[in-house]
Amino acid sequence: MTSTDRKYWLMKAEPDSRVVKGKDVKFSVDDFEAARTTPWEGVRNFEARNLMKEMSIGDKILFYHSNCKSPGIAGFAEVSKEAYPDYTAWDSSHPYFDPKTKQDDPKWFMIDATFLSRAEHFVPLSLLRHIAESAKSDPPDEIAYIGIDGMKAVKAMPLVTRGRLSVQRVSQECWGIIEMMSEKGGWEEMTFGKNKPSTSKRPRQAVTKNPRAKTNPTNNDGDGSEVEGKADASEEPDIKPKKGKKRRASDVDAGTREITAPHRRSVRTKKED
DNA sequence: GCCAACGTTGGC
DNA sequence: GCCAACGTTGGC
Repeated sequence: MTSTDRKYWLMKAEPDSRVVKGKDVKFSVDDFEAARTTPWEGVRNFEARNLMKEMSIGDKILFYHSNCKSPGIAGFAEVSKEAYPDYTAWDSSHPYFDPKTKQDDPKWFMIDATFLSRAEHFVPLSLLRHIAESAKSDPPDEIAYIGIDGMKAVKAMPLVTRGRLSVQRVSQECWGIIEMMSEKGGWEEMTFGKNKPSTSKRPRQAVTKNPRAKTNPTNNDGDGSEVEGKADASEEPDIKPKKGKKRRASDVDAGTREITAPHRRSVRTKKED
């Protein structure tokens, strides 16, 4: 692929432990760094899925920490395998099991993502929001380097305009800005948002003190075993995000279902090809 | 195929 | 833990 084709994305994961159907869906930048390559399973939102289908090998990914104390961009990754059926939808023991999905008609897809680097300076959502809010004026001195255009680009990010989408497009400009911010930092003394950002210059480590869910020891972070590995992309079902589908949100599990979440599950290095 | 009700996401 | 935003369901 040529660099003009390169696309940029943002993908969310939860860095804090949270147990769904007996499994921990935690996937922090630490986990990602250790795993190196991971199948991005569990996306159960049509729009997010469709975006994943557009991804090409080599596309760049902003790795985002979601649903945690300090949400924000924690690292960088790239697409290392293009969309193929998400086999976790067929695994009844899996948090993302979808009984409505048949093997011959996969509904959900995933890509493989390969870790590239941590953000040298964790880029907090609160900062991005702050930038978006003040995009009419000049950037604060601390981050003057992003320029007024940079502010506008941030303001246009789906992350800011519609928080809930777990896979998002990122403009090339935004990619550059976030990358630069990650390298340069500079906002440590600024106050913005209701929460102050961490004053640490290092990206936050995965926080595991969340008492509401303990780390599940059965999550195979180390064993590298693969699931059924049933991942060959058979055909292109070209599913469209029509709403007419009768898909119940509650037929997997009484109340614990999380499958529309961006959550990733445990580390699982999977290397096929 | 519209749209109100419902359920979930996810920041705070 | 609260609750606003918003995606999905499912009746009509």
